[in-house]
Amino acid sequence: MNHTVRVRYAPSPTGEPHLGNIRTALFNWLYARGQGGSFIVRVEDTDQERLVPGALNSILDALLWLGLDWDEGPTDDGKGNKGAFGPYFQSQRLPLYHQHTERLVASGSAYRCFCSSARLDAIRRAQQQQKLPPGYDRLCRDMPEDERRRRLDSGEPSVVRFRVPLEGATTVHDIVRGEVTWENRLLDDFIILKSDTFPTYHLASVVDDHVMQISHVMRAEEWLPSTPRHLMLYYALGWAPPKFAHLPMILGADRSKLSKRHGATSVLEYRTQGFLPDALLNFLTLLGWSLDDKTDVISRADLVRHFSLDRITKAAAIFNAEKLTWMNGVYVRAMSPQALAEQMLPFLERQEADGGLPNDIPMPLDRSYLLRIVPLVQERLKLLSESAELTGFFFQEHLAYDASLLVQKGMDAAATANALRQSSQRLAALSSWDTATLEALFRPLADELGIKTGQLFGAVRVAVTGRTATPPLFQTMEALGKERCMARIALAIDSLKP
RNA sequence: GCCCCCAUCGUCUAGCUGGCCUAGGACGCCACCCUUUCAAGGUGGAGACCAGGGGUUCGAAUCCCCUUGGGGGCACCA
Repeated sequence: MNHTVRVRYAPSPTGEPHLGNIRTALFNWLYARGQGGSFIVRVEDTDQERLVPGALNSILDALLWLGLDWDEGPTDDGKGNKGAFGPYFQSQRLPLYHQHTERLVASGSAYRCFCSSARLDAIRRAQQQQKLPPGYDRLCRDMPEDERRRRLDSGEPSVVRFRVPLEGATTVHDIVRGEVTWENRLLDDFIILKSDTFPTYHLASVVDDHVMQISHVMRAEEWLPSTPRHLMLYYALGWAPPKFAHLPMILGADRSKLSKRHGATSVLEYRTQGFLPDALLNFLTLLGWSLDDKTDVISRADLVRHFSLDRITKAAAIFNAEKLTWMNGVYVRAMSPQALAEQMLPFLERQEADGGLPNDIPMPLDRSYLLRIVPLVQERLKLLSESAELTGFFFQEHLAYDASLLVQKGMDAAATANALRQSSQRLAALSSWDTATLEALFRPLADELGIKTGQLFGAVRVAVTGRTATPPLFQTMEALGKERCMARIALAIDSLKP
């Protein structure tokens, strides 16, 4: 039995919240929530040069949007800390890393190295030319102590490297992959403390995972090759390592690491494209995990309840946006009209250039009118960003369409104009304006005019909406209201004049 | 080049301790039904000789080995 599950998501604030990274966060979160454990966010900001202003806020924003709340980590605004094991920014924990580095040096597990970047580059180049495995040549590994001390005292820049055993092997018992073993002699003496006195990822993550009492390290598969280094650090520090689970990667359509050229990679882009957080969450979970042989749509609560490490897939998954879009439609249809209207509003009210309604439509929109429209478009909407496209004609003052669209198959302009005139006359006499009344009027009218219902409805549909594909005609007309419909039909008749 | 991981329909996957698989579900695709258009929904279909080859076994998609293919890693980046 797991005593206390403590898992962490350890983003580095160097860019947008990538789908792959967030999927890792999601698995950690699901496991923590399902096990009654803690989900911790730790900011790995040990590379001063790659820090991107605002990146952390984007990442936290993405987590918050998806509903992945954390128990410990930065505060929601990214400025402070919350939790008993803080601070959760590695840049604020330097003394801790220095302390453990000293221990490793003192015990002989690590050593000062004075090799310059220039020399390192040179040996790497030489190794590549000779087709040798790249890696540090251990020049400083056996430097006499007095020389080491002298150069350090003189202020010569240095790093600290881990003294990797020359023999033996290191084995990790990975939860998803089983036993994986590396020969120690194939690993070089990696740097644990940089010359700017910041730790590398290897040291910092090991120290923090231990000190923060992390029980399971779940991270992307790309970390698997550095796991033996981490294990060596745990052993040298005298600590018991946590359990490891390396998650399958998410790849683009061409099977390479998901990147910009495969389309949107930032979770935030999916938000602006009109995906629902629950749909994305559901979809992302199924990229690398499954409940059984038939379940695709599964609620957040059930995900939390059923998520398990032993059903995580080993093979990398290709991100298939088409299925995500379908799934989003499923979630859209499952919403209450009120909730959907709420979600659609910002998409409708944003700038026309950003996919919103035309700029000449008065904002804010009439909410009760929108609420009458939403049920008509709900099952036709897959992405919230399609809102304006689908509902525009309900709001536009003037419809712009090609008059030839009014003329249905088997009809001509004169017949169409006549049908619309007849329609207009009958409609004018109507005292109530609802779907049933309208249908009762139009069906017999088609008969009288000697045309098919499809022909009549088609002409009226275009007249009233400017489009050939719309929600059901009479419901649409009811929502539009008599005044708008009458005016639009009149305009349509005009446009048919030779 | 070296190390590591992976391998079932185009894609996500079920298949975990071998027989219930002449391989199941979903997306997408194609028909048909419903229907005033578009959707949604319903029904049916095409689509994987389980990467290939060897074994083990009475019997393998399921276990083992090899090959091939794909991916990842080899920084004073994470």
